[in-house]
Amino acid sequence: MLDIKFIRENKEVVQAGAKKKHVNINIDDLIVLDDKRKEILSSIEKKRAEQNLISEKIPTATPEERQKMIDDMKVVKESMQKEEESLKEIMKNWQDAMLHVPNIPDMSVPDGDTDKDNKEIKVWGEKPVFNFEPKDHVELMTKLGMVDFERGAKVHGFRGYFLTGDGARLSFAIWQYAMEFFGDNKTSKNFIPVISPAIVRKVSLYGTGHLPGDVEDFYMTQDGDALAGTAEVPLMAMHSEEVLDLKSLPKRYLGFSPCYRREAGAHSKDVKGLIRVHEFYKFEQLILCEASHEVSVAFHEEINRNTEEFIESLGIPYHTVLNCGGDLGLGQVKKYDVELWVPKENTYREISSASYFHDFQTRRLNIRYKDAEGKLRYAHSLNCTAIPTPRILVSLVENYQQADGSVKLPEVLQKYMGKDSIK
RNA sequence: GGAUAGGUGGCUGAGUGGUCUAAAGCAACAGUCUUGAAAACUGUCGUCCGCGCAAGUGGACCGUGAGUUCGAAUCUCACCCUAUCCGCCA
Repeated sequence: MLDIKFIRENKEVVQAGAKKKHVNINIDDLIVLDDKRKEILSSIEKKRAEQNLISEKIPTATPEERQKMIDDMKVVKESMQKEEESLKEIMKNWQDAMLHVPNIPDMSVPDGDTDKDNKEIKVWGEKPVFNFEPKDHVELMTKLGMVDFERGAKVHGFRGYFLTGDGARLSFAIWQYAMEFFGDNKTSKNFIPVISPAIVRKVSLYGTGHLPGDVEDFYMTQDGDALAGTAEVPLMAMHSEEVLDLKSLPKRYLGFSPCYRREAGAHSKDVKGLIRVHEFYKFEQLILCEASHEVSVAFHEEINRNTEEFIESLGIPYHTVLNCGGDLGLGQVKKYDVELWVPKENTYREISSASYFHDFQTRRLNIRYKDAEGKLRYAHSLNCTAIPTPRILVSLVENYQQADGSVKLPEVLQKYMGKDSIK
């Protein structure tokens, strides 16, 4: 959510930002609506002031005066009720429009429509060269008894999977390593680990900017709650309606949670394997910091770099892209995706998104802090995937596969697995 | 799922229809006193929106939303949440 005052004063910038994000919205219409809102509100407030004034006098008035005042106020009340009706209607439209105004993308965000237009800004690692015909992760993992898609489909249905044996062990190894890498307070990363709820109320999804949008993307419970697709949602909602202590900022959280995605619009995409599943686990970095663009930018670079470092320590080739305007979410100012090399597909696949939001989310969630002057301000928020499982397994096994169908293990994971390869 | 009690400012807590703008205490901040601190005393002390260069001024907010009334923290209805007990349960 943007500040209506800011929108009014910078309508060209806001309109241009929406255009860059390929969001269809007319800011002029919103401002006309806001004019109407202000006009009626001011009229109601004047009437209410009159009502308050007379109401004070009624108890001490003589019986005749009193009756006259009450009669007068009946008239005021009636006209006020009419105005309140139309205000209610206007406010409904106003709030809906406000929720659809996107945050303004950063100057450095390239133009473009889809992820095809994202700009590669970094390439790391040597792509493996195989002197044999490499297998894809489905075949590799199935043969090694790491995954069972057939029974996954039997039990869960489309996109269902079991991680079995070393598939499960490797997942735990990655989780343990990630905990040590990000969540150990003896390292520089120093995030506070949090196991967060995946069941959230819808208001939390509005808060993060996932709604309004396609409700079809979420699994809903019979109580009207949603299953979150990322720990970003509960972690952001955790401090909603709070005034934080300046000294407690920045808040650095490492969320761990199951993630649920219906993938409603993706039925023909990635139908095989572990790339696109309905249910997975993810470590997520999330930061709440003071309201400063420079501070946000610095943390944004940091959390993205953290993920890059983690991937580098696993020795998997990757590149980082700067997302184009059309590939940004409603609230995002700027986003980097880290994508890992998938040899058999001969392409990079996204495993991480780092974005910052300025006060877009915190304004919706009402997360504030008192600055050094004692003034209340909305905090800034950022988040970045730390590591998603099982998607990470795809690149891991394909890049580390050997001619005999075994998979070598990255050195950093060997101590958790108690061996150096999966056979 | 059942029963009971509740939701008032940063916290505790009074307030059941009109005598102004929600009592009091605690905490916080500033000052006086003090070598310094504590104590004591004095003062300040909510958020959001509108108008105004400003001093200021108008409105809203007592869990949320609706209703009754000239007037609602107070009455009515619905919902949400919390606590305790019972039931069920990994």
